[in-house]
Amino acid sequence: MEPDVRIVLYEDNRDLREGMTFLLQATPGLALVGAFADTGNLEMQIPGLKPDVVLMDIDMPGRSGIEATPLVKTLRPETQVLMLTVFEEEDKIFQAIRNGASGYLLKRVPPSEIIAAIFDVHRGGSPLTSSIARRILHFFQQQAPVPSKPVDYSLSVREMEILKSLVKGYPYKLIAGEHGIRIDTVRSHIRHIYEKLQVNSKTEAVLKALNEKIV
Amino acid sequence: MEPDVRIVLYEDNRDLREGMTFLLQATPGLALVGAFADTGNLEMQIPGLKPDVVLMDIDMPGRSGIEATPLVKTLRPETQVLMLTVFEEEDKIFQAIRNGASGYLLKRVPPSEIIAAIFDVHRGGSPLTSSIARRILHFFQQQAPVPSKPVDYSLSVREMEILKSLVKGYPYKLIAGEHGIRIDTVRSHIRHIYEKLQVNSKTEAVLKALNEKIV
DNA sequence: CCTGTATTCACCCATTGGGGTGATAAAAAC
DNA sequence: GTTTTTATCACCCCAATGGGTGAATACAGG
Repeated sequence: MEPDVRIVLYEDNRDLREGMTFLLQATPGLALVGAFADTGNLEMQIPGLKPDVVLMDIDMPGRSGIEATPLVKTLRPETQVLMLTVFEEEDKIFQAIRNGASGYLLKRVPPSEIIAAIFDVHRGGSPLTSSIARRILHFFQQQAPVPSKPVDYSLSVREMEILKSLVKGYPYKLIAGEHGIRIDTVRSHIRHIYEKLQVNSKTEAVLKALNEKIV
Repeated sequence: MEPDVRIVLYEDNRDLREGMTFLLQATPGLALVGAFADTGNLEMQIPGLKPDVVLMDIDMPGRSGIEATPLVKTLRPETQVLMLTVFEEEDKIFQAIRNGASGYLLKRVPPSEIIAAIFDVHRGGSPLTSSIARRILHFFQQQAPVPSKPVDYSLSVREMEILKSLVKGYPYKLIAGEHGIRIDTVRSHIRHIYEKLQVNSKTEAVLKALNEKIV
């Protein structure tokens, strides 16, 4: 027999909190071990109550759910944090995710789905409202169009080495020392690099190297 | 009255294709307008059949679902592509998403969920199996630890402008012209920038600006 | 064997960049 | 209303950088 999934709820709205409390207590397999209006005592509550899943509102007086999430993950990494909010703002979504949230539901979803989502995060899934998921996918699609094709400027081995040093911000003299060659040789290589990259200054070369190449 | 959602299915497994066909035809509100075992004639089919939603298997003989997805989006950007597959490999998931897929379901989910997901993508959502969502969130959490806090170096407005020009790779003379000031003034600003950023060369400043600042 | 590229080095020269020092006037802060 | 920051400009000095030109060695491919 599986032990109940231990839940802690942070929700400042009294009606919602009481409604959720009722719902969670009425569900077999779930054990609501705490329900609080703010995250002020989170440092005590999490280690003491040892929740498997934390239901976290975002907008709360004092420390917001976004700020509280990384604390939960630090205090008890195995606890899954499920954001439960009315807001659908890009910023908050991404902040919550970066801070370690494992799911993100809008409050308007039916109770049955909230319950399902709780079991879901506890099993290792990440329930996302599909409109939230869409935003995340969009973000991915926007991010990744560039880094696909590292254009071939056919730099020689040596030239690549020198370019890497340039990107590190080294001056010619240092580069020369680093590779045990004369500074004029470095300059020679760099001229060739500039030709191949079609640039005419260190800064441009570094920028180009960073933007479209594997440096 | 809403018109039916037009569906095209690509699935090489005959049993699955026929099963899906049956399911889709039996569902009110959906109109299956094509079901194919491969994507060979996709260039004809998509413009001709004008689907609202394409259900796309990943592993198919010839052109895979991953390769076919960007074609669909090119031929008909308003068509939503829903990946439907047994595979849960990172690479394929991310490739499919980057290629424009709007949802990603594992085939083992119950038929009712597949139907729900079709309506969902058509409404603009992105249904994701929660285990897939978890992988995507993990990716986010790993990627983005740094860019959260743009440290405040309290650069003045002018200094920010100059810094932006530096990042563009402009030499001092050009920057001076660009802002209608003497080159010595540019140099003066740049010295202040170096102090504030704790660097001592153009390249370092540009690198620092790119790495941790909003330039 | 000849040719092209890679790698190395050298010298000249002009421009650019970076440090020091300081000054002035306007704007913002206290 | 005095002080501090911001923005502006100036001059000196020297190191760093970029372009031109040339050249030797070595190695790979025809």
